[in-house]
Amino acid sequence: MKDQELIDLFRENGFKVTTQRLAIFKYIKSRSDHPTTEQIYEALKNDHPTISLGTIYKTLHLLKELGLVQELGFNEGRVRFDPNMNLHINMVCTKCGQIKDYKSESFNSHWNELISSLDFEPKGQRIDLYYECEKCRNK
Amino acid sequence: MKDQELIDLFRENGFKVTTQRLAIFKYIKSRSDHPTTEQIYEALKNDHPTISLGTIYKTLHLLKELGLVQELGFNEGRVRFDPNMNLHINMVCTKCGQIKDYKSESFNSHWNELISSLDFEPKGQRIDLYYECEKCRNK
DNA sequence: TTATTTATTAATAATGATTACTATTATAAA
DNA sequence: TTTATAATAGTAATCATTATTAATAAATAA
Repeated sequence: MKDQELIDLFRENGFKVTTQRLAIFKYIKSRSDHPTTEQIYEALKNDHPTISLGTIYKTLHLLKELGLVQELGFNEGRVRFDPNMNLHINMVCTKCGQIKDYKSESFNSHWNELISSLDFEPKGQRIDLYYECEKCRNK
Repeated sequence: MKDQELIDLFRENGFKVTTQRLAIFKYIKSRSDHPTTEQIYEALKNDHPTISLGTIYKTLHLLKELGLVQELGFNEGRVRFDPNMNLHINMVCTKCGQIKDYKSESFNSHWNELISSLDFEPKGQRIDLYYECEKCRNK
């Protein structure tokens, strides 16, 4: 998604365009590990010295309303926001909690078959696979 | 799982058998909606007037260690414990947050195929499907 | 069966993520 | 520009979860 598209989307929905909103969206889009709010805050602090955690939370919920991110609760006592709205797998390390996206064509075709075999039509999905990441395996 | 099996499992692992532990496990096993800690507390208060939230948390984590439940974070800012360790889908209502288990044979066979097409072997999975539950649809 | 040891519980305080509140500031419309 | 209003920053409040500790109950040994 281009900057201009996001700007238009904000305006169409009656929301103001602010540098904070653009920066937050751009940052999480650049990552595939679904950073926590704290991590987003740390990452943006340099370029935006006055940004606050409250703004980050508010913006992420706004992006969720607009359908640009998905909110995912993990059992680490906090929530992360996933900007990947396409079908994909969240690979979660059971040792360190690290998360990364995984995507494969064969998975998608299997999944679509699987969904059509159900007796209702889901609006979306969340798929986590648990494994032990390389770092933890080498310890 | 029978009471005696659970009792043996506690003892084998060096944990004491307490009425609280048995009651908590029995209660979540009896439900398919993964009650919150607060709900478990409310449900057990009558029969166990002095039970505390701390004990419920501790017990649930113990059951997790023993592989009897799975901890699932949801984006309602809290965690739930799922006693269904078999392959299944968590159906999550996007309106009210209600959760219920869904199981189908055809899903399982599709899923197994899907897993074997991946280039790694996951240790477990979590599958949520989003939909609008009947109650919310009729509003 | 009773005494002893030790884990567990209950109650409360502490922590940490998230939300609420409000004066100030920045955006967008006139 | 000026004006109206939404958004931000900073802080306080809230809520889920964890830590702490004295009292209690379960398991072991006598």
